[in-house]
Amino acid sequence: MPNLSDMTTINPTALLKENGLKHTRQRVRVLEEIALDTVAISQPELEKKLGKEIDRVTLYRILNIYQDKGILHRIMDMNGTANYAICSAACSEDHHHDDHVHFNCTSCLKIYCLEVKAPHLKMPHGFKAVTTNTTAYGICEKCNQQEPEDSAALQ
Amino acid sequence: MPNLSDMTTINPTALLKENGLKHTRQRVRVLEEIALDTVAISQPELEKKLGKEIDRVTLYRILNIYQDKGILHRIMDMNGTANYAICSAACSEDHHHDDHVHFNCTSCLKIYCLEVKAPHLKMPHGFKAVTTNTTAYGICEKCNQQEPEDSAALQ
DNA sequence: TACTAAATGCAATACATTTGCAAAAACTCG
DNA sequence: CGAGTTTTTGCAAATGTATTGCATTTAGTA
Repeated sequence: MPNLSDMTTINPTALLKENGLKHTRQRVRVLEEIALDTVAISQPELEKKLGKEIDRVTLYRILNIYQDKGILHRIMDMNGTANYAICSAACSEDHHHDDHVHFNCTSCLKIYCLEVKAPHLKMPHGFKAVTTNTTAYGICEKCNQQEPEDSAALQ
Repeated sequence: MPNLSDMTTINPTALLKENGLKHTRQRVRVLEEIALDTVAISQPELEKKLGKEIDRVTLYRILNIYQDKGILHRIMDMNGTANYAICSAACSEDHHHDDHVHFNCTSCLKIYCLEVKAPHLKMPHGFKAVTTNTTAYGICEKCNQQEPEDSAALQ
């Protein structure tokens, strides 16, 4: 059960209008579900939650359009599965400001968007970086609390 | 054709022995092919090159075992496909020192292992990072040279 | 309210990866 | 060196994630 303090307050209807997207039941539901938690949610998890209301293909299409518009950002986990989280207000179709650090818990597999800003990297001559993706792997706060005496058991 | 200076000199037979792995034709071929270039190679590319000599499933198994042993490291590209590169000598089964920056070219899709060391990140309270993965996306040296006057065409 | 364009659902397909199992190859010990 | 044991390989089938084509439905609008 998500902590209320984690809840990102968004207005799906307004967000859709701002981005020139039609208002549909499915699109609103996806936004509602993703906004429940700041922790990124994977496509399979979303499908598990919404699969009875929304067709799998529709879900993929909505997620893609949201990413294109800069509403969601996509983080690949270590298995190559897409995870999604609400973008900060600064994101737009033209440019994703997805420059914060992600934390991928190797125990519960959740992906957190940390407040830590990704450091600027100096590229070698000839390489022009446009965006940077920084993900730390380890044990998250919750998993550290749950098994303080036996955290080695899982790894 | 790979530049000779890119060629990582490894001894497949010795490497297998060091890691307690049986010496098979397939395992040697995979090491040879990956050592040809410092640029990471994707599973599909490897399969294209080796598919007539090695079964697809065997290739997957070899790549997994090499990653487990710390011989190769795996980098996920933006499509969630696995890419592999030779680990530095410091890597072992117990711990991957995969702390350099990767550069994923959005034009040719190649993944480079840069000499740039990934910066240390300060984690929030309760989060314990074990490894960090930093990938920069942009246009690589070669692609910048190839189309200096019209680099916007592909993106 | 009827029209038009866009979004949805369904079926089929593509692609990466894994699993089960029998056949083949690699170490090893007498 | 050759039989025996174990590991690895190849093939077939299955799983999981994501995309495409097309007919139907729905949203926004005139």
